Parts: sequence; C-alpha cells; structure tokens
Amino acid sequence: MRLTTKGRYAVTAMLDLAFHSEIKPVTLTDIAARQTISLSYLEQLFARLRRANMVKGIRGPGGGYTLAGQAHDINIADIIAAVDEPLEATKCGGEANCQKEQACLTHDLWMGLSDQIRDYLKGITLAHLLEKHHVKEVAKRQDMEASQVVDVHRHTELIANLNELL
Amino acid sequence: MRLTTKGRYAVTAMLDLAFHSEIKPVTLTDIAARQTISLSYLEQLFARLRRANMVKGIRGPGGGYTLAGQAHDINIADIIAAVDEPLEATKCGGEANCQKEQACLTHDLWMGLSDQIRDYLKGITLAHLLEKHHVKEVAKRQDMEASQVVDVHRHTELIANLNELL
DNA sequence: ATAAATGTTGACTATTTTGCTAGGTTAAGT
DNA sequence: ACTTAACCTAGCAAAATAGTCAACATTTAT
Repeated sequence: MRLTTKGRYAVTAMLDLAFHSEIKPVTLTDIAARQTISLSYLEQLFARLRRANMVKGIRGPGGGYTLAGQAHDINIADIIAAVDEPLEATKCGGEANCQKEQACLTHDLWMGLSDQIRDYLKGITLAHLLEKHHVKEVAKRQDMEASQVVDVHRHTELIANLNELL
Repeated sequence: MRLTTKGRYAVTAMLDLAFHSEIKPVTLTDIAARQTISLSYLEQLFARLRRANMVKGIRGPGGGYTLAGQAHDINIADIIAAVDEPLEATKCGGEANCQKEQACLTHDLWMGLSDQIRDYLKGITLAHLLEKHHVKEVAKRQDMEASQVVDVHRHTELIANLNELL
C-alpha cells in the first residue's frame, strides 16, 4: 500500500463526488474547480476509477460521473489501489530457492506493516468520511471549535491490533 | 505521512542494522549486499538518518554504523520521516481567508488519515520487529531440527506462522 | 609514518512518477 | 445541427526516485 499525493487526489475527488452526486451527475470540470485539480489529471484518475468499477460515467449534456455503488460500500484502500501503479511483487515470490534470507525476512516484515495499513484503510468508507464532513460542517456553522470526532473507535482498534502483535 | 519504496528501504536497512550491529559496527557495504540496495543509495539514506540522529557513523577500519539509541526507542514513523521530503504544508494553512471550503475540508480529512497512520507507525519500534524476527528465526531452526527437508510446504508454513503473529 | 578501510560530500545520469496541456472522437441531450 | 461532456491519445516539463562516479577526510592497524 503506497500513500502518495496521487492517492490523496483520488480520495479527495471521490469524496467530492459522493458529496455532490446524489441529485445529479457531477462533471469533472466542477470537481476540478472545487478541488483545484487540473481537468486532464482528473480525467486520468477517473479513467482508472471507472475501469476499477468505482464510478459510472454518463455522457452528453447533463452528464458527468456518479458513484458506481453506495458510499458505504466504497473504501479508501480500494480507491488508492485503483489509481496507484501495481506495486512490485515480492522479489523472491516466497520461493524456496531464495538465497537472501535476511532480505526476505525484512521484506516480510514490511509487507506485514503494509497489510495492516491497507486493512485499516479498507475499514474506512466514503460514508464514514462524509459523516465526519457533515459533523464538521455543522460544527463550523455553529462557530464551534473543530471537535476531534476522529474515529476514536478505529484508532483504539488499531492499537489493539498492535498489542496483539506484541 | 507518505509511504513509498524509499521509506521501505530505510526501514529495511535500519532493521538490518539493529540486527547486526550489537557486536560491532556494520558497514554500508554489508547492508547493501544483504538487502540488495545500492551502496550509494544507502549512503544517501544514511546521511539523512545520521542528521536525524538515528544512527552513529564510526570511521576508520572496523568502523561502520550503529544505532544512535536503543532499538526500542527507534520507531518506524521517525525512520520514514527522516528520509522523506517534508510533505507540503496545508495550502490554506487553516487560515480564515481560505475561500475553498470543500478543498480544505477534504484536505483535513486526508490529513486525519495520515496522522492516524503516523501514530500507528510511531507505536512500532525496531525492537518490536526484531522480536518478530527472532520468533521467526526460532521457528525456522525448530523447523530444520524437525526435518532436514526444506521444501515449499515448510516455507508456506513459516509464512502462516508469521501471519498468525501479525 | 604509511596505508588501508571507511565515512563524507558533491556532481552527475537514468528512469519513473507526477501533474498538466492540447488535441481529438464519441455519445447523448436540446 | 449543435452543444455538452465523457472518453481517448500523445506528449511534455518538473519532480522524485534510484543509482553511479570521483574526490576527499578521518581513523586505525601495521
């Protein structure tokens, strides 16, 4: 699981889409304007997202994009995986003929970390983020200090996983 | 918190160092050979790690690198942060004059995710990983005692053990 | 003192990724 | 027909990534 600006753009755009596409399709031009991402870069990202069956494109006037499924069925890990290059497979592929014992072991350890992060992001959906979004909007409207409603539950879950690991 | 191959290289190298530098300093040449990373690239990474005060360089014959502190004091998040470029600050900086409401909100959401991942990695130290390393080594030794035949089956068994640990 | 081993630095190259521009074609609504 | 917007292709500049090479500084063994 890689975490780069590209993934962030994709998540941001999907979030924008989830937020605005309930009534009618949203054009990439709109998203580009709102999120300050170039139209053509968005087109690239959405080409991948469409191929990954995460969004639906509707042509013609009044067209645009909508989510392919429900917001609570679309998780962050999948969005990032859709736009990222497929990461290099294991060098030794877990084969028995691997000579680099140390390399393989440390590699496995890293993959373990990576998997944990992916599982974590798999548990967070667009719906979750929209919820936070909503809470924050309300909080802002009420001129309240931005409350840290950040998924405390998930966080403690992570810590629990960690403790198990140790 | 960015997650790229660069960070993985750094963590891998630090893990190798933690594992081999208890008796005497470890040369980058050794790490390069064991972990299949180019020597000069390692030099770049270790220059940053040294500036971040995570490793100590010892010159002259018999020299090399050792950890600057204890393995249980060095966490994964810090290693990655040491070699990564400082990620771009918030575009609007949370200022009141920000016009792009949506952009800022989604940005905050992403930063929230990023922070959670960083906190997670901050909780994992080299010592933690070494422990797992050790467990696996032991498992392997026991495996070899049980049978001289090293085949793919046994290897996958080892992987299964690791997954259990995770 | 000398030489070997090793760290340190800087400049340099190649490749990949990133983000974007420009130009089209195709499908659908008016 | 005309417009709108998805969809596609090619290319490009900047940055990050990964690695190379050469020169130099420092420490220690001989």
